[in-house]
Amino acid sequence: MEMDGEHTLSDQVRRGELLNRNCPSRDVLRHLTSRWGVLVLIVLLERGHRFSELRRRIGGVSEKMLAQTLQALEADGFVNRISHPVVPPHVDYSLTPIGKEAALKVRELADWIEVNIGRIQGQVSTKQVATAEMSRMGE
Amino acid sequence: MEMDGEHTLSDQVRRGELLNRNCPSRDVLRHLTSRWGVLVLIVLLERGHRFSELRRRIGGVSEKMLAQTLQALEADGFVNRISHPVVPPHVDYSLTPIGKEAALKVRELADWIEVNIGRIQGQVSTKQVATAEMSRMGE
DNA sequence: CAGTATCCTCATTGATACTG
DNA sequence: CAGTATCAATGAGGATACTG
Repeated sequence: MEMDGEHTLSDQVRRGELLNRNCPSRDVLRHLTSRWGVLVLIVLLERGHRFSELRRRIGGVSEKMLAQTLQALEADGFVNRISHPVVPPHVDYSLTPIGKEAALKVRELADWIEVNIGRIQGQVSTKQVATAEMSRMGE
Repeated sequence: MEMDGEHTLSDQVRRGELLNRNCPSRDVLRHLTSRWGVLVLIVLLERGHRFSELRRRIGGVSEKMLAQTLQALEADGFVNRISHPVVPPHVDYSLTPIGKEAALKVRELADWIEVNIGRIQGQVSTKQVATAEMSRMGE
């Protein structure tokens, strides 16, 4: 696959399509950032998994939601579904090349959160004090 | 602020807290990847905005959802809310330092999608063919 | 202007049961 | 095993009206 390096359109490509009500990218974004989609991508980035493996690894996901999430990701071309015609049934899910690219971006965000969760939760809600007395606090 | 470079815990930090049903990071993740949260972060990364400015820039968001989204991001410490006590009311929203870090990750994902949306949508769903005749493909 | 409050609708989610 | 079907509950989301 080609390595174009970092595709950031921060340069000159007009951003803001996403801000448009009917931007098709919004749908893809929602799939990639969906509650279970994020976790599926991260797990599949590690290696291919079977349905029940995914179900066990991703705590709290129901069969229905997992199936639904996988279908959406498959429809977008991010996930490959390989069904082995044996008994009992055996289905493997893995990332497509483009899915791998997307998953890496998603994992970067997830990793950032896990690394910084302490910093995030350690913050004091400056909400009340900010409006009440924001003049005297040393910080 | 410190530049630890890229915080990827891909190294040795145990990943998978997120896979745990009760991981607190999941909540933060959901706020950052929420439908309107993503767009708010991207817009605020550009510069601070007033409530109605955000409302106008983010197509399709309702007052209620925007307010709700901003409150969640503020509670997590990602967004600063500065209320100027004047008439008519004037409130500015901006990113906190930690919010800026998070927003950058979110924007990277969003940018990737916008750049690759053509590649994504141009794909043919290999769904049917995969199950139909996967025996003869070199694999 | 910047919200909050209320009501309402529909999508998402989850438990359970069932099927190929 | 890998789902689908069904039903019930929760939550997201939107329209409108109202307030400081």
